[in-house]
Amino acid sequence: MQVDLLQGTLDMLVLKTLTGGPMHGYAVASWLQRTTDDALCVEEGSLYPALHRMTRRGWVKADWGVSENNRRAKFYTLTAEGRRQLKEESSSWERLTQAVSKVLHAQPATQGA
Amino acid sequence: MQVDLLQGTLDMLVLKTLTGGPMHGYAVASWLQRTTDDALCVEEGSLYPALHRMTRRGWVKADWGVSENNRRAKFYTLTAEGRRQLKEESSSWERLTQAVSKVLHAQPATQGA
DNA sequence: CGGCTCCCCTAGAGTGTCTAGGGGACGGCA
DNA sequence: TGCCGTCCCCTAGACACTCTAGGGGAGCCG
Repeated sequence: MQVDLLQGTLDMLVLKTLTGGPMHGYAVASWLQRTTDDALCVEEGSLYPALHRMTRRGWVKADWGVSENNRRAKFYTLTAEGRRQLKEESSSWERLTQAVSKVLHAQPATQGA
Repeated sequence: MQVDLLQGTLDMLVLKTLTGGPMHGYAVASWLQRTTDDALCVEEGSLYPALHRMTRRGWVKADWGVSENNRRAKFYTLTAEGRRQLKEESSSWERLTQAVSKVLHAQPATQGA
């Protein structure tokens, strides 16, 4: 097994994707992959559980509909709570990456206390 | 449970810390916490398993010794393989964060292909 | 009709982190 | 001397998330 994604990041990415309006799962995955120039490959086995998780938590709302290709599809819409969650996760992500960056660029000299 | 750390990041941080020379576990945790201005709190329950994991994988080498405070301590030294691993994880981290950044700053318009 | 793409779903394995403990031993202070 | 705080090590079990590897159904096109 190889982790292609930092764990805990997927929710944030999906929520962000949905800020552009309702979308079905397949489209979310495609959009993410396209947007990151294939750097991120969201597996369906990760995406759908994530979508369901977020539905349960009230971050998104799901409705059956019909896709652009005239196919049965479930559209997910961001809720107010989802928006809040996104904001929170984003700032948390920011904090973390900055902290990691500090470490990566530091000079861990021989205990220069 | 709250994930304070992105999963998979800890190894990289510890490896980076050890580039400054051999260090014992407690010191690694302190250094990380200090370097990130308390943004990162490395729990012992995560650190020691990580250290052992990395020892098994040959990324670090462990030797008993005596600390600055005259206490029994296990010093970890970075191996050549550990150095390689660090390089790999760093670039992987770089790729991931850039991809996430792209998503976070994108405008997921209503399918503006 | 067959096959491709779209679109949905799940069980199970695997990995890693955290919680919540349990020590031992040195040093300083009463 | 005895106690306590800090330093330093360790582990089991719970938990969350991702991935692998499957299994569909349905529209569209040759």
